[in-house]
Amino acid sequence: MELVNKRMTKQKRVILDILRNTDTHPTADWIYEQARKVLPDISLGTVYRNLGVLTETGQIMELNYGSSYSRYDGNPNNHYHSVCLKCGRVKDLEMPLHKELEKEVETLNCDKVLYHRLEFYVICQSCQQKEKDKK
Amino acid sequence: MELVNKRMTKQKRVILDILRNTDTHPTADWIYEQARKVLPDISLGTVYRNLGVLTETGQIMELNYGSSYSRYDGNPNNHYHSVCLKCGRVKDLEMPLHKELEKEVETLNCDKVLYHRLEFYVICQSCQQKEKDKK
DNA sequence: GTAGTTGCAAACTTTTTGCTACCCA
DNA sequence: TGGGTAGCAAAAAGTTTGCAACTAC
Repeated sequence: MELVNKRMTKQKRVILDILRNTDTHPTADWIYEQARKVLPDISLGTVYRNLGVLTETGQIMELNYGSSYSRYDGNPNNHYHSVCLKCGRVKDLEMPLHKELEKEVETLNCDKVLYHRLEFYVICQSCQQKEKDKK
Repeated sequence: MELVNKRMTKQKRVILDILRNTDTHPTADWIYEQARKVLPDISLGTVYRNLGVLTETGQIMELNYGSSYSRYDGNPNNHYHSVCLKCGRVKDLEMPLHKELEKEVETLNCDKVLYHRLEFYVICQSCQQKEKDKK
């Protein structure tokens, strides 16, 4: 948090690689399982500690959409997500940021807006299909 | 969840009253403490169970903004929030819903959008003031 | 009367932390 | 070489659940 030196360890690098090479918005536990394939002795505590550090330094994003556990996103640039209410899958949305919303709030409120988060709760196509098949 | 009959118990009524008479977006634990002032024998499990039922039936909203615990909102109608990054206070925003954002996603994506959530991360006025005072 | 609900406590899940040994800069 | 970091395990924090007794409808 403070102005402490952060080191690049092999554990941190592996975690970052995993996150940058998936678009599944994984949980800490999934990342731990993947990391163990490369570093069998890595501990879950280390995964959590590094996810914390990487979030603080802005290299990844922490998401928590309705569930009791966090998900992580290797893309640190603000973007929007959709969450399927049936299957829980989190998807990146390729739509431009609506920065004007922040202006709207600042005008309304006098609070200083640093960023915003927007997510859409959906029934994804494949879950829609499954519902149709049932009938 | 299913088509089960739900009963109105005194515990549920008290919880609902508490939520409707605050704008602080409280945690389950805070609600429990308040409820105990009226019903000293109420248990935390009952609070959680009722918060779950009330959320399912759409009478309240569950929020979880970055923290490890949920907050609850007695206003079940979709509205936006701002969260102060310094003091953590959650505030209701009196701004109209941007339904057109949902259209944008449906066009982009073919998923069916049920609702969306938008929150703004801010430094609130009083925290801005405190920072100024330090200097 | 009876099925949904309660209080209690134990269990569960996810995340954090204390400690010693280790290793990156 | 020194201080940030790892591994391990225990603990914390938040939430869920099994069960017998109770109560709203």
